Amino acid sequence: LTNAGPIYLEVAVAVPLDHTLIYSIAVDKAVGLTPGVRLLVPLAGRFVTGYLLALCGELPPEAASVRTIKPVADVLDAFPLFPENLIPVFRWVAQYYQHPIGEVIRMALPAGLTVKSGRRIILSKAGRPPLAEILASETGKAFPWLQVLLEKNMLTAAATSRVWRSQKGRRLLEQWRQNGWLTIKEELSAATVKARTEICVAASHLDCVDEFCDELKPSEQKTLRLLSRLSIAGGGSSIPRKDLIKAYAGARKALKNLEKKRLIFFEERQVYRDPFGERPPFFAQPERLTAEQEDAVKQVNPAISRKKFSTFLLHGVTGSGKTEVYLRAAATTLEQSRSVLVLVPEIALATQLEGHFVSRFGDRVALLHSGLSAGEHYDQWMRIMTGEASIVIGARSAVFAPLRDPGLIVVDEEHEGAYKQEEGLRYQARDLAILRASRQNATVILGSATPSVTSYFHAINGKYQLLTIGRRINERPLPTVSVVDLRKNKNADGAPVLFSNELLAALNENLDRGEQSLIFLNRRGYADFMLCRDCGQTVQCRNCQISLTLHKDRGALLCHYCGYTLSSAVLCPHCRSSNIGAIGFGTERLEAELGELLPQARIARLDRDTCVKRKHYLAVLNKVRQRRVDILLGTQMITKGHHFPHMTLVGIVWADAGLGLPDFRAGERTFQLIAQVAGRAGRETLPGRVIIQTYHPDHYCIDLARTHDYKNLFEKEIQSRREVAFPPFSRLINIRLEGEDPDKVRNLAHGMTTLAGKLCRTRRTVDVLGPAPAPLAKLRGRYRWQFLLKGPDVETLHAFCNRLLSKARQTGIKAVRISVDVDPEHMM
DNA sequence: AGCACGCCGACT
DNA sequence: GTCGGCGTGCTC
Repeated sequence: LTNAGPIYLEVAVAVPLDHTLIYSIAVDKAVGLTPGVRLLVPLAGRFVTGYLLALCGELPPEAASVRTIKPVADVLDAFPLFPENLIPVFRWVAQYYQHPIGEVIRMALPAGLTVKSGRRIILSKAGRPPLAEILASETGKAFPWLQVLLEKNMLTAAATSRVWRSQKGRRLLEQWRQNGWLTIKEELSAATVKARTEICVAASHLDCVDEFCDELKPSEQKTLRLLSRLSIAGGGSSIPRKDLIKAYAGARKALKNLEKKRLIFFEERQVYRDPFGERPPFFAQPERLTAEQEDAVKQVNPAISRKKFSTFLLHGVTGSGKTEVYLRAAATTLEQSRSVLVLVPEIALATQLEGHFVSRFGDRVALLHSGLSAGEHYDQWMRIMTGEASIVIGARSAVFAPLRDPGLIVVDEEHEGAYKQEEGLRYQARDLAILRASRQNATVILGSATPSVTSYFHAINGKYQLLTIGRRINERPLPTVSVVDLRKNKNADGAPVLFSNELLAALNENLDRGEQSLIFLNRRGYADFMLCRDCGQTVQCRNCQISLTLHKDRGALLCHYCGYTLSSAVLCPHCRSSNIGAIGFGTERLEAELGELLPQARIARLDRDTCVKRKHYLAVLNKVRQRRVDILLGTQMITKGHHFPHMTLVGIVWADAGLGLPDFRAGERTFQLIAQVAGRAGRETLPGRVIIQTYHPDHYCIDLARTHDYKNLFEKEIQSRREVAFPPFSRLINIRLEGEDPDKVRNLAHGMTTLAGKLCRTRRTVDVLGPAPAPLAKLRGRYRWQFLLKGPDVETLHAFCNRLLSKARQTGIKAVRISVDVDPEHMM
C-alpha cells in the first residue's frame, strides 16, 4: 500500500438504525479482516456489536459529512460468522421488510453472540458505607437493591443496568464511588455462547506402536494399544481423552506418562453438541419410484445441474412420496459439490423428514431450529459455516443458514403459515428462500399437497414450474370423507356436543378392530372461555380484552396472548355470581370427555402445551408408532408430516373453527387444514376414513375438502381474490400503530389514513383500507390500530409508505409506535 | 436501543 | 434561582 491511511469499514450495528455506519481501523490491525466478522464499535457513548459488511481503502462519499469517524474498539471473531455472499441478501431483506439491517443480521445469527458494554457494581473492601444505617433510612426504602448489595457485596450486570437507567440510582452510585465505597466496573457482557472443546489424544507414531511397548508399563501398553486401535478405526484422527478413560480407567495416569515420553500428544478440538437427542428412525431408500415421482425427478435434476435459478412447485397429494423427490434432488446437488437447504414449518415436524435425510446422508446433515439450546445452535451453525455439514434441515430462520453455495433449497409444506415470522422482522421464509436462490443460482422446490393460492397461481402462469403427483404410492386410495352437521347434533338440554354419534360409532369400531384413530381440534386448552350463566358475560384478559382460556391442570385462567393468569376459582367479574363455568372446548376437555365415553381406549394428547419439550413430543409419537395408543388427540401439530400405518380414522371436531376469522385467506386455510389432517388417514394397506364435524356443511371449503378437490378450491379462491384485487393480484403492507393512550393511537391512525388518502389521489395505484382497531385491539396493555396499503407491487408500496411515514413524522408522532408488515398474513 | 441534550414543573 | 422529570434526536 502506498498511503498509510486507515482502512474504512462499513458496519451494520446491532441497534435499530436503518443504515450502516463507517468506522476506521489501522492498516496493520486490518490484516486478514474479512466481511462477516463481528466487531465491537463505539456508538453514542457505549460499545455495541457490529457486523463487518465491507472494507474500503478510502472514505466512502456518503460518510464525508460525518464529524469524526471512530476507530473500531475490537475485532471479536477470527473467522467470519457468515459467508460474504449472504450480505446482499441481508441488505435486500432490510430494504424489503423495512427493518434495521443490524437487527436483521442479529436475528439471522445464533442467539447469544451479541456483545455490548455494561457496568457492574462491586462494594469496596475498605471504606464500607454505613449500609445498615442507610437501609433503615429513606434512601434505603427508595433503593431496594441496596439490600442485595449489602448481602452479596456486588450487583449483577443486569441489576446494575436497571439501577443505572434511573437518574436517581445513577447519581447515588456516582456519589458512593466518590466516597470510595464502591467501584463501578465497566465491562463487556460476555457472549453467552462459545465453542465447546475437549482434550483429545493422538499417538506420535501410530504405525509402529509395538516397537515401544516392551519398555512400557502394562497400563501404558494397554492405553497405547487402545489408542492406536480407536485411532485407526476413526481414520487416524485423535481420540477424546474421556473416551479412553471410559474404556480403561487406568488410562488417566498412563496418558500422562506417555505424554512425558513423547509417545502421544494432547490437542484441544472443537466438539459439537448432539442436537438430535433421540435418533430419528431409519428409512431405507425405496427400490423404485412411481412414474410421477420419476417424472418430477427428471425435471428437477437437470435444472439443478444447470446451476441456474429456477423454481418448482411440487404439488403432491399426501402420501405421494414428495420426500423421495427431495432426496433425489439433494443427492444430485451434492454431486455438483453444492449444498442443500431444507426448510420445514415447525420443529416438531422435522423428525420425519430429518429421519429420511439422516438415513440417506448420515452426518452430513445439520439441524437448525428453535428447539436447540444456544450452544447446540451455535455448533450446528459452525458445522455449516465450515462446510462440514452440507445439508441443513431447519425451521424458518434456517433460510439464513451460512451455506456458501446452496444449489438446492427445498421448502416443505410451503403453504404453512409458520414460514411467516409474526414478530420483529416480519419475514416470509418461503419468499426469502426464493430470493436467496435467485441470488445464488440455486433451484427451489416448493412442496405441498395443498399449495398456497399464490404459489399455485405463479405455477400455472409459468413463473414456477409445476410438478404434479396425483397418485399415492402403491395406488393407495385417498380416504373416504363424510361430513357431519353439528347443528343436528345436540344433547338433551340443547347444548352442542363434542362427539357426534357418527364419530363415536366410528371410534368404537376402530377400537374393536385394534386400529388407531386421530382426533383433531384447532384449539388449545380446556375451554374457550368462562361464561357467567347469570349475566352472560365472559371472563376476559384485563390487558388484551380477549377471553381467558381455562387450564384445568393448573387450575388457572390464562391469556394466550400476553400470559396474564388468574385463578380459575373466580366470581363473575361483572355481577359477582358464582354460577360461572366453562364453555367451548379444547383438547383437554376433549380428552376428558373421550375418556368418559370410551373408558377402554388408551388416549394420548399432543398440543403446544404438552409439546414444549421436544423429547416428550417424540416419546408420544413413539408410543403411537408402537401402537400403545388407540386415540391420538391434538391440534395443528398432529396434522402433518407423520406417517402412522395403523391410523385409519381421522375425526375433525370442529372443521369451521377458522372460517370466521377476519382474514382473506380463511377459506384457503380451512381447506388446507382439513386436507392435511385427512391425509393422516390410511396410509398403508388399510383404507382410511375421515369424519368432518362442522356447523357449515355446505361451505365450499368443507365440501371441496370432502372430495379432495384442490383445483376447484383454487379456482374458487382465485376468482374471489381477483374480484376484490387481493394477492396475488396486488400486494399488501399492513401498518400497525400501538401505544398506551387509546385516543392518541386512534387519532394518529385516522390522521395517517386521511394523509394516505390524500397521497393516493396523486398516485392512483395505491389503495388505503382502514383504519380499524386490530383484531386484538388491546395487547400487553397497549392499544392497537392498523390500516392496509394495497398496491400493484411492493416497490410502489415501499415508496408510498416511506412518503407517508416521513410526512407523518413531520406532523409529529407522539407516544405511538409504528410498525410495518410487508406481505402480511395474519391481521392480528 | 440508549445516550446526550434540552425544555418545563417543584423544590431549596 | 436549581434539580430532576421526561420527551426528541442522533449515533459513523
